[in-house]
Order: sequence, then structure tokens, then C-alpha cells
Amino acid sequence: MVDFKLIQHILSHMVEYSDDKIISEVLKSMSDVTRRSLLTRLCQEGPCRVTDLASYYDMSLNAISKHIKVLERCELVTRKTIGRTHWIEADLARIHVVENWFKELKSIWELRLEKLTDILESETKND
Amino acid sequence: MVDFKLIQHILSHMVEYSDDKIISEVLKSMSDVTRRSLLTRLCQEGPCRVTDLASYYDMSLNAISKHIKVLERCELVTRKTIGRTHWIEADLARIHVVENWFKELKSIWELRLEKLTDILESETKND
DNA sequence: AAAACATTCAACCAAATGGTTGACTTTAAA
DNA sequence: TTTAAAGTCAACCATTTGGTTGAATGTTTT
Repeated sequence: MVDFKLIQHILSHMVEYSDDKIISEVLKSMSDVTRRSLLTRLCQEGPCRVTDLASYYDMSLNAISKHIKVLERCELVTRKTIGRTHWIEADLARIHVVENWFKELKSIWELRLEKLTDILESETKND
Repeated sequence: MVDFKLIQHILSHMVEYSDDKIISEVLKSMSDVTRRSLLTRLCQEGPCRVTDLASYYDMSLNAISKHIKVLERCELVTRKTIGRTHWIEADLARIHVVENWFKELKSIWELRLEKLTDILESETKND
């Protein structure tokens, strides 16, 4: 007979392992206030130049440039270079990966609660 | 007349600012593979002792103890001390705060797209 | 051709992170 | 009443992070 629970377990772990690095990078990247602010601004305004983004912050252009590179490395942001200006654009696709991990975690939690109530029910039957 | 957009803007920023520290801490806390693994295990198994958690990892008890403290500080985990054993339990409430930020970000994105299509529509009218 | 602009690169620095080991406290067991 | 167990605390260490400044690269503008 097919062991669905085993298959489910193996599959969930395959997803977990393959996405693990992405999840770590995305979460770490978004854990910084400045980078979250940059993302927000890019969502509001659409594609922006690096200099324009930097003008909003009490921080050097270089610092913002580095923040953008961090966001870029984990693909929360894309870059289109036209001449000397770089157009930075938000890309929220990576967020889904994290959201899915949250969902998975919550379902693992629920699964345990279900098993727990099952046990409690069968115990009350035995009383 | 009431400026709903302004009120919405102010409110969203109040939420954003007050939750900012929590979001940063939760995201940074969860950006570590070991800590995510601990959270997953705690969701699967329910409350666990520190030593039992540590036994799964190729890492000192102290390291795990520190990881748990990080999770505890941002309230992803709670602790109940009975005698000499500490029972650690997952608490996923904080995840909602992050999920809400994701939702907010996406709605900001959508809002811009809507404005953009509005502009495009009015321009085609003018042709 | 020279000057200004947009941006990255490189080197540096202080602080934070993730790990280690060894000593310490408190509680439970022999 | 020793001894063992469960954890934390403290000090240390290498690496990463988030910022700085100054120079370098390539692209417009004048």
C-alpha cells in the first residue's frame, strides 16, 4: 500500500531543502529596515534610479548601492542598465517562497493538533 | 471633505513604524537555518526540552540554547520552566505580523499598477 | 576635449552574529 | 550527602554586516 504520509514527508523536505538557501537570503535581506523601506518605495514608485532612491535616506549613495545589491542578489529587485543610469525595480516573486514556508510551518502545527485531538477522543471513548 | 487616502496613508505608516522593530527581529531570527529547523521541530513535536532539541543538531548545547534565546526574544517561542527542565514551545503569532507586512507591500504594488492603468486608459481616450 | 554625472569597486572600521569552551547555578537522583 | 543532569552565563574567536571614504569606470553634456 502507498504510504502517503511518507511521500508527503519526503516531498515537503525536498521543497524545504531546495528552497532553504533562498528563504534564508530573502529573510535576511528583508530583515533590514532600510532595505524594506527601499522595497516599499520601489513598489510605490515603480522603477527608480539608484541616486533618486539614495536621496531619501540619511546615508551615503554607496550604502544604498550596497543595499540594492543585497536585494538584487536574492532577486527581490532587478536592474536594467541604460547608459549610465541603472533602473531598479521591485520583484515580489521571492516573497511567495517565504509565504509558502510560513504556510508549511502552520500546516505542520495544525497536523500535530489534529493528531492530539484524535488521541484525546480515543481516550474518552475508552473511559 | 475627508481625505481617505491621506488617513489610509498615515494609518498604514503608524502600523509600519510600530511593527518595524518586531518585523526586523522576527525576519532576522527566522533567516537562520538552524532556528527555522528548531521552529519546525517544535511545531511537529510540541513543547520540547532544550537538551532534546540540541540532540538533533551537530552543534553544542550552548549554541542551541543561544538560538532558542534569540527565538524567545522575538516571541517566536515561549518557555515554561519546571524544576530544572525548560519546556520550549513554538508560538506562530509573530508570523502574522510579517505576513501582514507582505500583504501591505503587495497592496502598495497593486495600487501603483491600478493608477498606471488608469493613466493609460485616460490617454487612449484622448487619442 | 573637458567637465559633470551615475554608479560601482576597494579598503577600511565598528558592531553584530554564530559558534566554541569552561565555569556556575539549580534541581533531581543515588 | 555526594553525584549527575539541565541549563545558563561569560569570555573568547572568526566571519559577516552595515556603514564610511576615496578612487575608478563609463556615459552624457557643454
